[in-house]
Amino acid sequence: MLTEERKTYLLNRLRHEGRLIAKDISDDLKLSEDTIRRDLRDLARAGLLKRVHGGAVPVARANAPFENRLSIGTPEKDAIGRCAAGMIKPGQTVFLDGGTTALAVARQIDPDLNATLITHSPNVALELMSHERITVELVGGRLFRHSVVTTGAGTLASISRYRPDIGFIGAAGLHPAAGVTTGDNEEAEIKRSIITRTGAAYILCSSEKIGAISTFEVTEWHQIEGVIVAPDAFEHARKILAEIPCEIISAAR
Amino acid sequence: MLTEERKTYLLNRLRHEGRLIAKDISDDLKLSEDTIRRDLRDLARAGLLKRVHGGAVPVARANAPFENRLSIGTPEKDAIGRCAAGMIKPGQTVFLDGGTTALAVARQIDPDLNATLITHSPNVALELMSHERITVELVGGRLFRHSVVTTGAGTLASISRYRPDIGFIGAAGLHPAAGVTTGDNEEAEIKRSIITRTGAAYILCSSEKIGAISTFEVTEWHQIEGVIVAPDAFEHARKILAEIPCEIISAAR
DNA sequence: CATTATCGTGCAAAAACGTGCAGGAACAAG
DNA sequence: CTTGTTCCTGCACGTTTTTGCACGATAATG
Repeated sequence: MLTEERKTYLLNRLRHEGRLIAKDISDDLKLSEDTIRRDLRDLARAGLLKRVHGGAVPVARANAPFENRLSIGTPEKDAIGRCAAGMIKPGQTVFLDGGTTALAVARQIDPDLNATLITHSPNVALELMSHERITVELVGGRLFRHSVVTTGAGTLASISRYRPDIGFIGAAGLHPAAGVTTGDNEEAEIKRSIITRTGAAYILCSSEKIGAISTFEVTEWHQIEGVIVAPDAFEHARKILAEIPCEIISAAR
Repeated sequence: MLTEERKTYLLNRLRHEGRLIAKDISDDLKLSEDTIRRDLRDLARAGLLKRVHGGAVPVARANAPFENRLSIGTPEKDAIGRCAAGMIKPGQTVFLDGGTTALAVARQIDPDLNATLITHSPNVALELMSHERITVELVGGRLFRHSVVTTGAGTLASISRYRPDIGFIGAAGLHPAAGVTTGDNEEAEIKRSIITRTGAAYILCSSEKIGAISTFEVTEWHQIEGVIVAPDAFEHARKILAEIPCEIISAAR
């Protein structure tokens, strides 16, 4: 392995992991720690990272510990996520759907919360890796690429064994007459199954979903406990969804 | 071979492999290192590559040779990954364990391969998101934080429904007398289950595992088809594991 | 305050490097 | 055909770079 090659490796790894530990690198690359430290010193002198005791960290950007933190997360979804996450009480069992809004919920869960979380989204599961006190049950099945969740008969069968206290469900459309709809039939099946099994099903509703109708019906309104919507879209949602028999919750900041 | 011809060869090889090592080129072309170095110097002066101690690297980082070069992965694990990934034939069903070495396998799988891949690692599943023609079956269960895989009774029950053609299994220790061992009993259970169900079970063996013994036995050697080990560690593995009744495969570069 | 891990520096061995030189092939001029 | 020139190549030799280890210094941890 070339020296230059090793240095780019270090920078890549730093970008992915948010930090570098000299000892770990030395083990992985089977080189002495001295060599790694020399590299880190060079890179630090070039201003490409910041040398710290034990390894190195990104040069200044304290805001981005992990790369996927940067990727998604709009203020609107963050608000919905914070609201939903706040509804989870210690000891409860929660189902969390896939999709970016559900991921926003996972991101807002208290790191010390003691709960059980069921999901069919590998992304959601990985997001909760650092929450030591949360038991994560990942529902298996065939991976459906479009929304990055497992679906199919296996998933349905596995899900039928759970009885969560609360479920947070994503959707593609919320319409007063057409009910809750989504773009894939397999996904609709999963959502339906969860909604009938959970004590209280809440729909995570970002503003573009209000009044929209997608291809496959998930459920009618009477099975839904509430709809969580960002404050900015609250009035709009209240007007469009005036007739539905469930609570419309404003995700107050 | 003409000088110009050789220079094009060097540039092609650089583009393909992402780096050049003077010694390797000299061996492959059966020319002295001096000649190669002279070529590299010329090409560097022409701005077509960047000369570094030991060989050369691409001139700009903009020209990304392969995406997987950018991702993190040590040379050793990359080699094992490439070898294992190359053993998968179109149409086959493969089980892939969790852990960093298994992830390296996933990274090396041909993007156009048509196959079914079963895994209990969310990370491995996500790595294959872009492989359109691979059916990914994610095995559900309780997420085990230490190694980021699902384990437990649910996982075991789900796994018992599969009959993969090949299985690639990670381990913490490979010892001639103690067999294959790992650090967690639940994981051992899963690995054992796969090994008995698969047509051919291969152990992914990075060098520090050779001769090591961990806490829980996974299986004895007669159930294993082969052990995949990086070229550098091949002789060592052959010596330590001389008596075991399975093939030791060198992950040729 | 004591213990442990990490760090920086000097040093020596090994690998890679650059340069000068000589042999040999290709080629043009005589 | 012979001679002189040019270019390519490999070898020898001294130089530079890289790497791992030893040792004292420094920072983290309890």
